[in-house]
Amino acid sequence: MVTVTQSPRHPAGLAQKLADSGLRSTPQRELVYEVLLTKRDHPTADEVFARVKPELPGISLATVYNCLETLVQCDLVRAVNFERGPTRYCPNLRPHAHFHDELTGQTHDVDLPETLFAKLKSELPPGFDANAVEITFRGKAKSSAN
Amino acid sequence: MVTVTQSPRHPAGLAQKLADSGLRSTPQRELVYEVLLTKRDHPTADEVFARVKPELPGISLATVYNCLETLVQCDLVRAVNFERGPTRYCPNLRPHAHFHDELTGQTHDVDLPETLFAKLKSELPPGFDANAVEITFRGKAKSSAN
DNA sequence: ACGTAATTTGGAATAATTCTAATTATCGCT
DNA sequence: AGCGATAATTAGAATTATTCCAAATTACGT
Repeated sequence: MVTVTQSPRHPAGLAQKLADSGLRSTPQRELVYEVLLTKRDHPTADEVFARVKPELPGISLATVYNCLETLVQCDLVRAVNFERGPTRYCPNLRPHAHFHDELTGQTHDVDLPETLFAKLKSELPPGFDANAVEITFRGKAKSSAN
Repeated sequence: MVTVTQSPRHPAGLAQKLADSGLRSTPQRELVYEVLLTKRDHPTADEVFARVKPELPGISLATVYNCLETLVQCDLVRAVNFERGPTRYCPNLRPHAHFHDELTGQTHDVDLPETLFAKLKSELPPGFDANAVEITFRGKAKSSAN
């Protein structure tokens, strides 16, 4: 009898991408990745820790930091920093901008046309060669947008 | 005989802008602002502290933090945060982007056409109203660009 | 099963920033 | 010029976010 060995909750990508970097897939890494995928509200390491703890009570905060760093290294997750405060983590890998709502403090992903990112890079003075662009908006979002 | 009472190093704007917010102009605030204007390399609070200390040996780090915060509140200086690490300060008030050189770690100001900022805002989905956009490039800058 | 290397863990250490309470400076008024 | 009220500065303690470290655990290939 054959059983499914891979939890359907974890995109096949995880174990593979980790292996590509010579790293192992562990319950901690899987779970940290899963909570990021499940609630994409740009949580901090502390928040990830809180979400992961119930399911894996023995996990330590240090491990959460380690896992997040690992996922960032493997290009499965992006670390986001606007404004002083803890780093936040985002599993959205498409090029996108962030909208920071000044009222609620929430951060929303905003998809922008690929062409705009290209356009921005093309506006750089000669001698500047960008391989990444980060765009952050600040303002107010009407409740509808969530 | 008439003497100049305002140091030419301090833009007239400082005392005025502070007053506009009901705040006083102090030697500490003047000096902190001056070092930001003098060397526009996006220093951290610690670096500002180090630059200010020789001229005003009694100044405390807490005061540097206070002054920087005050200047930000008065719209004389912008606080900049990319990547985890200390907040950096920038006296350039024109709308501009930042280019973060991955080799040297230096940050350069990059002027972009006003229209681009407008364009970006116009690309936001309905319900999002941005009053500020921050753009950060990452990559390599040829030595010429400084 | 066994040895090796990767991973996790808890706690200590560090870095950045904020807070607090006491002192000092400044302003307006007389 | 002096006084009182308020603002600003100061030193150090406290807090927050993150990293470091050494020991214990786990997983992998043979």
